[in-house]
Amino acid sequence: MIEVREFDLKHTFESAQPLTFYADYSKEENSLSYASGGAIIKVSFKGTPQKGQLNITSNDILSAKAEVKKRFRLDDDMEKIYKRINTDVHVGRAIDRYEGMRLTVNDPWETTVCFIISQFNNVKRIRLIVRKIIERYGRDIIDNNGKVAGKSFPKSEDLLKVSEKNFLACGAGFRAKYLVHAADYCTNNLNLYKLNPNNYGKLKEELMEIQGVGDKVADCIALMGYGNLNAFPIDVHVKRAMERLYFNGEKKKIKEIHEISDRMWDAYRGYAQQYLFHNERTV
DNA sequence: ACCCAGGCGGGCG
DNA sequence: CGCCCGCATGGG
Repeated sequence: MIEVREFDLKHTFESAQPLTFYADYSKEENSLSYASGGAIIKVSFKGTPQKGQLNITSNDILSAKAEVKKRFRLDDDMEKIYKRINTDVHVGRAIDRYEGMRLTVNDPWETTVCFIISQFNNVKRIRLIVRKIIERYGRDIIDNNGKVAGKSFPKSEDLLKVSEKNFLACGAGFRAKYLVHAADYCTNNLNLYKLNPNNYGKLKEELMEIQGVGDKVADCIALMGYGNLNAFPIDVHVKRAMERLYFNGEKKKIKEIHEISDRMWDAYRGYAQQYLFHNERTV
């Protein structure tokens, strides 16, 4: 059990994080089950967004607590972060509505695959495609009774044998060719686990060597795969919200939106983005 | 039928 | 460089 402040499991899950989480959230229990490496982890939350308890069960309970801490950024000082990003009534309202919503930190390779699939797509279908890839190509997770308890996300080398046609069969569409390249490139050329999470510029540059990873997807990977809060992914929702809220509804270029987000939220803009994103998608 | 979705790469001016 | 277009697929 972990005592948590400024935490909300529902908002976190519903804000499309991570895309690997499919229908594993239970509203009745306020709980979420997911696979991480060889572990199946279930977290259930009791309390309010201000103060509550997180209960963890797992077949690998020793490492599960640290995993949950990292995954849900439990060490973040949310009061400080809210203070820093609460620059105006727009972010302020989003914080009020989704208080406790966290960014998540996920496996870099898993995040890369998910966000390659995300382009020109919608959350529901992204999660469906990801789910199919896990079911078909993931590794079995064995519980303490020796039974198969689930599937873990396939490593890049596990996907080397998967053809463009196979990915098409999972529903990946025109992104299938990017996935074939990414599996090869991240196995043989770019070790995602050796990149420096803290060097935002260089990290993004290296991620964009992967075909199918451009400015926006690289920002998503930097943010949700490496936990770099300098990233400000600008998708259609965030672009729309920013233009409406900060540019009087005028169409702006991505570059201009990056510039204003840099100025407004500096090194915490990743959190501002997530609140604006979720607010735009739900209200 | 038509529009949209956590964009990107390639081609052209 | 910047701009524009096509792209697989399924749900509303």
